[in-house]
Amino acid sequence: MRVVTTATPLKRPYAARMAPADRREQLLDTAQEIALERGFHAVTIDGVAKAAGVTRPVVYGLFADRAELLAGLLVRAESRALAQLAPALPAVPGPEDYVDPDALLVDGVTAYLSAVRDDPDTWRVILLPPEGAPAELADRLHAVHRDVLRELRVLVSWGMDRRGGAALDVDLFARGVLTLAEGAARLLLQAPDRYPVERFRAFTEDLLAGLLRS
Amino acid sequence: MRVVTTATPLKRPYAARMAPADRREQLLDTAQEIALERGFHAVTIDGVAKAAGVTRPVVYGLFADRAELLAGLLVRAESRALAQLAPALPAVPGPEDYVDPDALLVDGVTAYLSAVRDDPDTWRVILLPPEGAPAELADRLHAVHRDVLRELRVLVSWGMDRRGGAALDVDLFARGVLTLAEGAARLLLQAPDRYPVERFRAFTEDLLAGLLRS
DNA sequence: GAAAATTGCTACAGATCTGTAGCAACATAG
DNA sequence: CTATGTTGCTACAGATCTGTAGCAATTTTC
Repeated sequence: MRVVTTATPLKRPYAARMAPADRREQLLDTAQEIALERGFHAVTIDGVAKAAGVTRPVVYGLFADRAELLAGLLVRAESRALAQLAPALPAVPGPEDYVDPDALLVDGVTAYLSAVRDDPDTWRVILLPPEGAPAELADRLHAVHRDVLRELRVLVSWGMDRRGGAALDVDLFARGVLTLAEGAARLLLQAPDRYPVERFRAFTEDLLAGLLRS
Repeated sequence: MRVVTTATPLKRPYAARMAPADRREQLLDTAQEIALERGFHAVTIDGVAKAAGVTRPVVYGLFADRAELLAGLLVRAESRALAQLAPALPAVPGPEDYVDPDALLVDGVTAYLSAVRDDPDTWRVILLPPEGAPAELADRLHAVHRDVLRELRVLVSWGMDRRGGAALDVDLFARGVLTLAEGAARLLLQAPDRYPVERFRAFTEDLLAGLLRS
């Protein structure tokens, strides 16, 4: 059913030498490829070494163990994601700024989804379910999640005041927005043609237009 | 750092005999316990056998391999979930029935979340990220997801007609509802005290009350 | 073009898991 | 209380993975 992908030569032909920093990047690339193809749980030191055309001790020279390798993968993805998002996200308005909360939300969602569209693999690493990753890593992701939620609650709270109308459960609303944004991102990663950023933008606008402004 | 949990007796004391059907249930229970504690990927034939106080051949007598064991786990959870939901979900109204779409949505969400609250472990199996499960199983879950989505789209479409007002992207709306419901379920599983069913019900009502009825 | 430093390899020891074959203990019918 | 079927066990063979020690190939430096 399944064709063997790499017929490893019996005599390993002494892999090209590489500076540690470069080798590290290459190994992370390899690990990422495996993680995106077969999930985090399929990432092993042995597998990465083989796929990179190198022996295990080389990998152990750069990563103490599997956990450190996966941590490296995540840290890299996070920093790339942040670098992309930081300049794109709309600034949080001060209490005296006159900004339309609806427009702010639409812009935020659009910026987020555009980032996902522009660097899908990085975001796949972040949005992949973290099963198979050591508990410590899952915790790390949860921590980020909590931080984002905290900021989002502040923003939502500000927006509701500004918008007026009936008071909604701020925590649930913030979580809902985050959940929907992540869901949209996953959809976009799955089928970017059927679910382009613009479609989500239009939907968000329509939805907000339908919300009472009392 | 970590204490060994079970000091397996060196001479296995001949496990109590059991009819195949009972043994099967017991093994599924054991597998479920492991899956819920450490994730699907941690479920192995060997691990289940040990945890059940039995040897591997006993497990192989009932399940051909890991995939079949996990499939059994999922099938059981699905049928339990369905048995719970079927009598609780509000009936889909015919085209001529006069039902309030908002009330229908609120009732549906409440029924779903109540089911999750009443049998959390079953739903944990279903809502756990399926990494570590064989691809075939993930596909099975996807199929269910698609079926639910199809029904939901019909319902949403009916509700929008009935409700009138601006037309929204039906597919995205249906997916959004499903995503939010699953997110709510996960939250409820995580912290049922902080996130009781009633809280989600109230939130849904408030949110719908804020949607324009033009 | 040798000496020194760097980078990669082979080889071993051990853990955990998969499946299967053949034997041992138990339960029930007669 | 023995015969027969059922249920569970031990033991093997093999795969994949973890780490580490010590050696070999390749650059770089002088």
